[in-house]
Amino acid sequence: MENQLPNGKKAMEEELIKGHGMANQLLEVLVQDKLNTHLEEEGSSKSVLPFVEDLVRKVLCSFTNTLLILNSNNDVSNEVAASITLRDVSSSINCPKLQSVDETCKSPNILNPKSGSGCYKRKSIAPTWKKDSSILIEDGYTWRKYGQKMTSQSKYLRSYYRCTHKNDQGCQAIKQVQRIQDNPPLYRTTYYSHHTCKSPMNPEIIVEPFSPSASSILLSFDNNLQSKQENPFSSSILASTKHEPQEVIHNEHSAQNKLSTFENLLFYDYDIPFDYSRNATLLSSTEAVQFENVYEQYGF
DNA sequence: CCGATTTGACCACC
DNA sequence: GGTGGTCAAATCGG
Repeated sequence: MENQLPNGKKAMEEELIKGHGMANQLLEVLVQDKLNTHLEEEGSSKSVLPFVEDLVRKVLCSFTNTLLILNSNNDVSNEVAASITLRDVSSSINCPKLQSVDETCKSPNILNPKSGSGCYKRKSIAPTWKKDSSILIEDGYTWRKYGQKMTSQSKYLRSYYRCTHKNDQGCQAIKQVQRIQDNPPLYRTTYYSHHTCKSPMNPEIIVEPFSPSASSILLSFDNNLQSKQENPFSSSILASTKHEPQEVIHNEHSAQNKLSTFENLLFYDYDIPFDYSRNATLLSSTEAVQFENVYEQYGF
C-alpha cells in the first residue's frame, strides 16, 4: 500500500541517499589515499587522515542507519533499501546493520512472565543491541520501568524497562539502562527483542527533518557502540525511553528540563551531536540529582 | 482517576 | 546460596 512517503520525507530520503553515497565516495578516496601513502612512506609524521577517516565512517554509519530506520518506518520503496545496501561499507566500520522489522520478536523466550503460577522465565538470549552514551537519549518509544537493581558488576543501579505497549500490543521489547562510568557520565543501554508495537514513535523526534537539530539526531549514532545494530525499535531514532533512568532515577520532567539547558554542555564535552531539548531522556528524580552534580561540575 | 514509578519479594539460573 | 530479572502492591503525580 502506501509505499509513498510524504513529500518531506521523500525529499529527506533522497537527501540521505545522496549524502550516504557521497560519504561512501569520500571514504573510498580516503582509504585509497591512505593505502598509497602507506606504501610510499611508512611512519611519517602524523596525519589527520585517521581522524578524518574515522569521521567519514561515522557519517556513513549514520546515513546507513538513518536510511534503514526510515526504511523500516515507512515501508519505503525497495530502491531505498537497495541504495543503502548497495555500497554499504558500514559493516566494516563497526556500524551495525539495523534489523528489519520482520525479524522483530523472534525471541519468544525473552520474557516469559509468569506462565501459570509464579513461574518466572528469565531471558536467556543475547541483547539485540547495546548503546553507550554520555547522556540518556530518547528513542521515541515509550517505556515503562518495571524494576531496578544493584548488581555486583557495578556500583550503579541497573534499571529495567519494557515497552509500554507490552500488554495492549504484546510488544516484547525491553531494555536495561545502567550507568557504567561516572566521570564523564556514561550510560549503557542494552536492548532485548524488538518493538512490535505500532508507532509509539514520538513525533517530536522526527519533525523538522531538515532542521539542524534533526540532523544532529540522525547523525548521532555512536560508531563504536553500534548505536543501532539491530535497531530494537525498528522504527525508532535513538535509544530512549520515556525516562531513562540510571541510578535511582526518576522524575523525567525535571530532568528533561534540565537536559534542555544541559545540551550545550553535553555537546561541548562529549561531542555528541544531539538535540537534547527535543530528545532528552527523561530521568527519574534520582537521576536528576545525578545530573545536577554534573551541572555543578561544569559550572551550571 | 489512571498511568507511571518505586521497591521489596519472588523466582530462575549458575 | 548468590546474583540478576521480573512481578506486583504501594505510591506518586498529572
